[in-house]
Amino acid sequence: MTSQTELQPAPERLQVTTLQPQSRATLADVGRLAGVSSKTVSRVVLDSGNVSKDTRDKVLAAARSLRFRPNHLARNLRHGSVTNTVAFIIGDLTNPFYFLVAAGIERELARHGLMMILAATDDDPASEERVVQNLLDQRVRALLMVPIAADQGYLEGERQLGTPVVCIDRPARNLIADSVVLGSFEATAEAVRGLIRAGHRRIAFVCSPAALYTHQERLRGYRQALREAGVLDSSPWERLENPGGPTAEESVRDLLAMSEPPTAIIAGNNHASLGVVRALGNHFDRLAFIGFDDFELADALGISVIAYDPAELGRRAAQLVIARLNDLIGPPQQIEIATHLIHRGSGELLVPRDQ
Amino acid sequence: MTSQTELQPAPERLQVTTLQPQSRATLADVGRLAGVSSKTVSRVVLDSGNVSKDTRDKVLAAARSLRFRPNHLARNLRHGSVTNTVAFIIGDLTNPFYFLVAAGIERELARHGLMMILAATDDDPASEERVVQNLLDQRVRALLMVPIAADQGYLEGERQLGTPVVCIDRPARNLIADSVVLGSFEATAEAVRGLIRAGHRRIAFVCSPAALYTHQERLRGYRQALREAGVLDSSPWERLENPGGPTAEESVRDLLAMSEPPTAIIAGNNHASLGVVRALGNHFDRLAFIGFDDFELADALGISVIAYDPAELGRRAAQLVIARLNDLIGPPQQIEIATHLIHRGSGELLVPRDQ
DNA sequence: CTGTTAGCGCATTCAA
DNA sequence: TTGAATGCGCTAACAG
Repeated sequence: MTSQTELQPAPERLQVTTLQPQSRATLADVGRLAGVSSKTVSRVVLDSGNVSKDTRDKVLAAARSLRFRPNHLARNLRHGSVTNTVAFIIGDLTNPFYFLVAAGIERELARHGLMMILAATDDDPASEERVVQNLLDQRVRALLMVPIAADQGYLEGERQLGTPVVCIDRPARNLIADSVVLGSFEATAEAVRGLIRAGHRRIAFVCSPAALYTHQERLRGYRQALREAGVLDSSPWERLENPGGPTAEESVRDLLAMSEPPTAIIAGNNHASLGVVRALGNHFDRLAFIGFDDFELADALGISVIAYDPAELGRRAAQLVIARLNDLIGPPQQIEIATHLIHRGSGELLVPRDQ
Repeated sequence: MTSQTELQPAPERLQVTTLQPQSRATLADVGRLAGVSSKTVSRVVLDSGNVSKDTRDKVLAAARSLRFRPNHLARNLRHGSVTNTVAFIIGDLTNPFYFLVAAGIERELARHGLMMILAATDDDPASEERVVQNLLDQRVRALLMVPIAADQGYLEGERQLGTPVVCIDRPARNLIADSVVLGSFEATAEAVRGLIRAGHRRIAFVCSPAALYTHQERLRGYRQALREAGVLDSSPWERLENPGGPTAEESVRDLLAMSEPPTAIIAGNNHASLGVVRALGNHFDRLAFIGFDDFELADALGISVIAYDPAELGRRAAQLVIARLNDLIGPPQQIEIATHLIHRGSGELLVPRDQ
């Protein structure tokens, strides 16, 4: 990649042929109509005092008749060129989980007069830096991101310029940044311990993609609980698939066909849970089942899950951004969102009699 | 509301105390270092020719060493003050349907160097205008919206200024604007006709909220098909609830408890479908069931649905925006997205023998 | 091939 | 209480 390419801004494929049949009124236009200077209009619009009631009324009348609207761009250019927007960068826009996170972010940002730009990397680690750079060129005020690239070190310069970066769901690598994550390790370990207390020993773990931080954490928790119970080798029941490999559904069918099939199963994320449901069909009593992430209809189907509020993830992350924007000082924070096990039946099944 | 309030921009609660420890390099900075004028740097950055290879290399080296990044804000201020952002305004951010639409929009916009700002009105018609005005003050380039207010006439002035407005899922009122909608009427009528051919006559329709354009269209289609079959009064089986009223699940339970219960049911949207599933429990063979909107696990549960691609809705809407941005001429368009009935079993149940 | 001038819309500094 | 000058970062239009 040449530095030329580095410098290229977002491809400006749209010509600015917006030949506006009419143009927007400016402070000067309003001032002309009201017979005052643009600065006086500015004072009225900003309500920054020192304007006589008389002038004020004249200006407001003129502003209304011209349909004047302040130009935030120009306003912000004046003080250091920032917008009122914060970016949220996700890998896969179609995952309902991130949508709920985005909803939490949007709500919190809106409370503080900030808007959310949603951007996607299409789960392509290589595109993360490009997307981020593009957003920074648009002068977003802060970055919220679910890191996907192996390394976020490229953001170090930006951080020094004062742009807050908050990572969601996974911590950043090679970058000092705040993050908001789940207690995946402990939550999974605790769920598995429950299964063990119910008598299970052959407990499977299904999840994909294997490489994700969260999935690795959950795998660690799963192994930890099994180790505590004396099960030292769980590898026969671990199915962490990679993109292109078998689906969760296929993995479960495969597990069920074993000569010594598992008596319980943990799904590492919502996607894997759906695979389990599909594989089990109507035979939910065939084995105990706990999924990580709540999902639509899990209640109706009686499926126990490790749940938490995705919107809370977003809300907390947005709060961190706002705190940083108001005061850059302070060490990076790592916030952990609480999870809790919802008992709906599937996770409470005991080991079948004949085992 | 005083005009003062009208003029107030988004509450600027954040102080710009971003005391940047270091500041961003500008064209002039790069020029100084490279020993050329800022205009020459601009030419290099824009790759607009007329720069000797020698100068070019010097400039690129300087730009890189200063970590120069072009300021799109200033650039755009120069040509009429617009950003590279397009707003998508939704009522309820947590509805997975709109999320998929948003994904389609984001993808299409990104292909053209535009970014998507996602904004929510929290299903409050009164907040629509405020949210829109705020976005316009930030100079978004176009508006994509799921209209919720009773009237979009307040956008007329903006339209004349050349800002494209594209409505999604429902047409605008009192405003000339493009729209992308579903063929709700015909799709529902056709689904009901199928049930009638299978012998059904007592067919219920469950949906909420009642007031929505799409839901009214679907109701019309439902009634039309019944009328064709000689069922002139379907009111006993129509359950269009309003916010605060019974849930879809409750409506279905109520229907099932009738002395002459329906033998088939149409759910007017994905939310109503979930209610039906919950109410039916495991007794999916109790009546025929077709839902409008596909939903997660509908395949696993064997539920027939009227399906379409939500991302396609977004994609087409974004394409309209881009077309308008490039050429404002042409009459408003109304695009209809195709729907198709997916047969999964639940919609193919015949009328029970004893009826 | 390169530089100068000017101005986008606004708000800060300083004067009146 | 009001206004004039200035500059934010960038790029058209016009020199040279």
